Amino acid sequence: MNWTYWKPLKLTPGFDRTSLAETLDGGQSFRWVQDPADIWIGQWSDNVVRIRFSDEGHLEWSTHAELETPDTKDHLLTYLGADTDWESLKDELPWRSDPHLRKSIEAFPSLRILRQPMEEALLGFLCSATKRIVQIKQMCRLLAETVGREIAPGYWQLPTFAEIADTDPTNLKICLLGFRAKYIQGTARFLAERPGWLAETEALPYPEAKERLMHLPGVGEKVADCVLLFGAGKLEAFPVDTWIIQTLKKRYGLDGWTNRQLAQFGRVHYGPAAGLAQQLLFSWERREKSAM
DNA sequence: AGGCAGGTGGCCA
DNA sequence: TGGCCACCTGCC
Repeated sequence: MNWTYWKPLKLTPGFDRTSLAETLDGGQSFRWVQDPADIWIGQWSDNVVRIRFSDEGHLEWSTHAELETPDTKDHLLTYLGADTDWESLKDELPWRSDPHLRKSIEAFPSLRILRQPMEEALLGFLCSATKRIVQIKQMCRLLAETVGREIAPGYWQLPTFAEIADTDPTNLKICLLGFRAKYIQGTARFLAERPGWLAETEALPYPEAKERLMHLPGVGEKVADCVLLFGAGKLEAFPVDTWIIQTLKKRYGLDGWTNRQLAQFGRVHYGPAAGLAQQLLFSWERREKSAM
């Protein structure tokens, strides 16, 4: 394999190992794998990038040599949210008065929200309905290898919706999508007829963008919020999934509240960076459960 | 071995 | 609005 030399990657705040793993492989993106040497290998758009900690504990990156451009590092920094002040956002969360939030920040002190290509986030979360992360990753990998383009030996890019709209439906069948296939195909056909529709949606304020996304088949409130949070930098998006429902009911004593009420509680209690709070609590709750 | 899974859409009261 | 159910099928 032909990789560029390792180069330092400076981020503020710096990653600890746990937060890095949770950020890359905790259900925001489904395109990162960890090799036996604890090196993370990830893909988005036409990027193939590696991240590791050096022996001295410093974060380093390298890229597939055939795909390197002068902008690769900038693309990586953007993807990792380097243009966002995470320390300030974290500090603005109500952790001083909220022990659950405080514990999740202690567990994942440098967790970030990724800034993925919106189209890839949409595809990933269209796959996500009632599936575990490992299975969503499997579907994405199969979609890339079956419908996507091989951009370097052994590395396939996730298909665009235009490519999905053009592919034979039997190709989707072998990607283990189940009932999600008809949503993905429906969304692909809708978008194929409307070039620029997603980019326009990304540029809208959060409420309008969410309303628009929910016209797509297979996109309800939860998927729309995930796409806007992880694929458009809308940090006020607050995805209400089974985990956060469980957390809010159990930890905050909100048994009997409807999902709509829980969503409202989240927006009010956590504020403009509710999405960051959601991901912190999601990660914490998931780890607590797996430790039991 | 069989129930469950980062939901959505449709239908009923 | 709120609740219930079908939807596919690979994995733990």
